[in-house]
Amino acid sequence: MAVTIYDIARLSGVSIATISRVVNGNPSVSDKTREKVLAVMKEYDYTPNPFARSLQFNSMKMVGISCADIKDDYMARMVSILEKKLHEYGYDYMLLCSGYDLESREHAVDLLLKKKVDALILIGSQFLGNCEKDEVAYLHRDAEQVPVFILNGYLENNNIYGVLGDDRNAMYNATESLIKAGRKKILFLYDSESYSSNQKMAGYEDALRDNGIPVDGNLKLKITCSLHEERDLLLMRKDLEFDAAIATTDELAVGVLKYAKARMLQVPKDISVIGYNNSPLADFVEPELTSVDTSIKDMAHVAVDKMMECLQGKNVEHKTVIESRLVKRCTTDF
Amino acid sequence: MAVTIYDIARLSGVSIATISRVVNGNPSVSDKTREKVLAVMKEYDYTPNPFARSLQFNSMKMVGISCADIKDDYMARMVSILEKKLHEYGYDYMLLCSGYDLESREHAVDLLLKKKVDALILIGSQFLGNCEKDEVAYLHRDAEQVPVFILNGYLENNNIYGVLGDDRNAMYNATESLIKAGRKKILFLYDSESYSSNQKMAGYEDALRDNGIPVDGNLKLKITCSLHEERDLLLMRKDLEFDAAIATTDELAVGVLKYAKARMLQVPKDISVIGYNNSPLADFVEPELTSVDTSIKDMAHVAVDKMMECLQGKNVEHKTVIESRLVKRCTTDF
DNA sequence: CTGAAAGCGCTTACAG
DNA sequence: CTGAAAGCGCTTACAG
Repeated sequence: MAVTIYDIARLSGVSIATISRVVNGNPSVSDKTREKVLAVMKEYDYTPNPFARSLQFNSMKMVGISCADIKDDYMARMVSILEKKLHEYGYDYMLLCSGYDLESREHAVDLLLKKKVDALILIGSQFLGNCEKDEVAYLHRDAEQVPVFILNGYLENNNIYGVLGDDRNAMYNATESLIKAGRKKILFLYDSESYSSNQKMAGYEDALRDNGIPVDGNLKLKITCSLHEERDLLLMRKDLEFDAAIATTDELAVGVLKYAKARMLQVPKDISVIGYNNSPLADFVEPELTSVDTSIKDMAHVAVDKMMECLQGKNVEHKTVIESRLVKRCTTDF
Repeated sequence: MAVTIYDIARLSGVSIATISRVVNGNPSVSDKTREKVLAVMKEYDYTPNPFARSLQFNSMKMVGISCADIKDDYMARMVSILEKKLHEYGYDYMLLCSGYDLESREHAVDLLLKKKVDALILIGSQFLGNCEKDEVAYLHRDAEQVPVFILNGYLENNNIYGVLGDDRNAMYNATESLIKAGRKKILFLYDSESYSSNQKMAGYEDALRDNGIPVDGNLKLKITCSLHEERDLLLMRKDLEFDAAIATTDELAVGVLKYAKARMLQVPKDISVIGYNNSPLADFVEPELTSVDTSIKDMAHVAVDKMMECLQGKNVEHKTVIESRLVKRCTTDF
């Protein structure tokens, strides 16, 4: 049996109320008493029972984080930074990997809520599905219980907060860089119709249009298969002609490198390639991958800071956009 | 205010004891009462307050997982599988990324314990430091409170359990494959002196010896820097001659590929390379990396299964070894 | 089969 | 500055 507040009270010769006060830093305790109690607490290595505290406060100082898959490097990096930032505020977190379909996402968030977390952080705009009414209904419901922070997505609701990269602009600029470097047929690879994917596609299309290049539907390719299948698919699509590729993730971009290698094409000369997220993978592959950096760190920090303000009852902006920048490496020649 | 057991009792016209019984599946409730209560619970969307339950049971059904860094793909894969397995048993987890030094590891485990987790899972033998007495003292202390499961490490203690890959054998076999393929000067790259790193080194050395090749200390290289620094370091070490490299992680092995590329050496012809962990990275790089697969899945499953037996008071083996296998790709020619 | 009551380990008005 | 007491939302012997 662990030592309880009763033990410490008895051993210090005071009431449990006083023990509670010194534990909680209540100033109305005489120095003498406080020291005595502190000494006893230390001697017996007393830690307040967190379950009892939670019951009182109706909070465990715990936030629920859900992401599709912690194996995804982007999400792992996000969780890693969120953790550090949350700890600064004395908060812990429960992680729940939901997988990629909307139903399991709903389920994951539901589980987290049952644990009475203080707030929710959802990593990835795919929690919004295609943003249709019935698909986001669960989020509106959940937001009645706790504040919900969506990283890379946004949904209008009094208790939902979005922190997003400027995906449209970033993709616009990246695409335009390719165009300015003389590329005319730019493949666009994406893996979902999430909010942020759609933003990226919009940026891509707008850049083409603004530069007088018609958008060719054939050059927009949705890829949901593995790396090698992606390569093979590109190899089979002999009808496709392209001198550059831009992808919504680094992993998809690497598929193009595999394709180039198989066709003995030179990168960046024959095909230029740009990825997204600036993951460590970008350095590992050869040639090293030019990629958009989405400032994961800023995003995570802003989200946690805002969440804390929110939990203190302060008024907080509902939408924050974080700037991205292009990290040039060896798969582009500008 | 959420609906409590008192509300449900009042609305169902029974006592809170009965509500508790149906919530907990106690059979001594009449069908009629049960149905009534269930209906009311459903109508009002009642969920028992987890804090109150925890206080009663002195458990949240929560295990603490600590790893050095969730951004590391190996650890992320491990956590991902642990999560699924834990959920099967109705357990959640708190994750704490400790960083790589021993002091922060102690601290991380301490925090987890303060939260009164039911058990501890530590990913990576580095939690053992160099296995010296004072370095593992904290683990012996922690094990007095909860069962401790070390993935990839082992420490003799009544309440500490190890689930490990057969790192020595795996490295022995991999090294021997290189030798049998005609390689004589095999570089060994490692990044720490952890228990499992040491096992790997032992396997490497034994394979050399058993095949009549003297161990050359110069060919054992500890690398703790970044990918590009590793490459540059190899480029600078003009004294080193090697026709193969074997590494304790895939990341380190990729450094050799970078080196080969810079020196215009052919892989696997001029240099053969073997990595460790069979991470997704092995497929991304070019040429694709031969790597040892350590059966993360088996390891995680065994750990959780054993932990559950342990929590049920059953007697459990303290050490389980999981077999590894070599996945041959394009950086070796056997 | 069911309920009244005690207890899990805390916090916090309230009174002194 | 300090303590007695009520209460947070549950579970579980115990009695009927």
